[in-house]
Amino acid sequence: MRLVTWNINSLNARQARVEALLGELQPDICCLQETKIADRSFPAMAFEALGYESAHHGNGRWNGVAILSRVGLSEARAGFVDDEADSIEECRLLQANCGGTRVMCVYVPNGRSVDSEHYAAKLTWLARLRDELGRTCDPTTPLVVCGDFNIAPGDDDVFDPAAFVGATHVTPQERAALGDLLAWGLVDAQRHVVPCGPGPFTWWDYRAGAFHKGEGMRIDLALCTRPVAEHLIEVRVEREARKKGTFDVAPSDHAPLVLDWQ
DNA sequence: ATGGTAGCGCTGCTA
Repeated sequence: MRLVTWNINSLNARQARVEALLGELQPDICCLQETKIADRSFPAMAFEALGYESAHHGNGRWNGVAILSRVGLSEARAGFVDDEADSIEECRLLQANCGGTRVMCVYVPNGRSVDSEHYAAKLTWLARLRDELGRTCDPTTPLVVCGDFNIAPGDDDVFDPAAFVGATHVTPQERAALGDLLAWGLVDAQRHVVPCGPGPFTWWDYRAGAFHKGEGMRIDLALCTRPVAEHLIEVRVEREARKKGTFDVAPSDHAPLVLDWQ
């Protein structure tokens, strides 16, 4: 089984890049974040033509998450199970059963700055995700929780820890919230295969040539239950997709994360 | 060749 997770920073802008990646990597499951498109405008037919069923949850302006699958897609659900519409409106969580694996596609709030209400909301959102796991999932069954977590798990997941002092993505509170997810019964797939950093990075700021200078972060993660982790063959970052290549449109600021398991 | 925000949507916000 091959799963790709990729924050594409607008599906409208990068449809051609997504289709090219599907053609090149032939993933069985593909999770997309920041589609920035409304459900009514989601190009389900284009993906169907490539052999993928799909589910999408987006409001057309910000955020937006999608799951594509060529190994079946059922029991799709948007938002948290205990939701009263608030997280539904944010369009940050979508899950579905794909080929015997429960797949959760997440776009964790950025948090902006540590003194911001958005940072507190980020921690609350992560706690709700932990509750969602406890209420609806079983750590002994195949599950992958993947997407843009906006958290660098360790200091070896940023190009220079000194550059992030006082910033979001690296605070003990965010890392503890991630640790609570792992403690429930999930494994960081990348670290399971490659125990130490640096990186590999999955995101580079558009500004100041960060990609060119290697100044990135590992914030796109795939967290797996043991039944998946035990069968992992390879986990890697498709760095080529972060380059301009022959496309007319710029690349996303994120690169895809690729998981292979038996 | 020698780079070096981008998308949304319309002015500034978000990342």
